[in-house]
Amino acid sequence: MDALVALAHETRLDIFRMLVRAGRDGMAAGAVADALGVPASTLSFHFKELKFSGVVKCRREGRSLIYSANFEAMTSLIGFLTENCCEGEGFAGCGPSNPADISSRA
Amino acid sequence: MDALVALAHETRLDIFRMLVRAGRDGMAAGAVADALGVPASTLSFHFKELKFSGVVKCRREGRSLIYSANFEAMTSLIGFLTENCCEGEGFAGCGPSNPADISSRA
DNA sequence: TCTATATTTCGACTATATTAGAAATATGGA
DNA sequence: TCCATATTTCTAATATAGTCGAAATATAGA
Repeated sequence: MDALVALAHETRLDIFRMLVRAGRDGMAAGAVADALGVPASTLSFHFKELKFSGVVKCRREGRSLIYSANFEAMTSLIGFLTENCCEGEGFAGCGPSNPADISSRA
Repeated sequence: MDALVALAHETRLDIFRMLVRAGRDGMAAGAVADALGVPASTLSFHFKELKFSGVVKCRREGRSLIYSANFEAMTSLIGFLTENCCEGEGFAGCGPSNPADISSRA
């Protein structure tokens, strides 16, 4: 639920997407700020939300704080949504248990 | 994104869950209101959001409006999140398609 | 048509989220 | 130690979202 709220915001979703693309290495807060053209303090506010909800992690490297996407939180969010989608009898067999269905539908 | 915003609210998520459980038949707006103890006008506001974002559908049956979960919107939301989780090189092969990778990566 | 039921829309209010400048904190290097 | 860089926290303002009573709309049946 926290993860859902965290990602349900344009800027935060942009941040998250950027971090996903950056992969394991992540990105410094300032680099994200530059890339998105968002003031540092605003960005920091959003990082806090993302970190609190668990969808990103953060490590220090010298003067920089490096943020990166937390893959596991994402997986459990998707699992959460899948459960909420599938527990009704009417929808038996839905969801990403069969990943081929996802890509073909999208 | 709209679906994400729609579901990122306690009451709306409760409504959605209830509708998922109700299956294809759905539930009348009033029945949901009674079950959740939420005033009709408040509920109507949330139904509007859910309907706009596509995660629920609505049909009239006599005097009642019957809401039901929209399975396909849910699938495409999960697909959307899966894409946003997997497009980075660092996370190749991630997501619920191959859960074994999750634990081994940590 | 009149009345009851089901739900939405309106309107005013409250609550929460977001924004961004300025000041504070943390780190690294001269 | 002093300075520059990187980022956060603070603070105050604005913006957006949520709430719910009352009035409006839609439908069914007598």
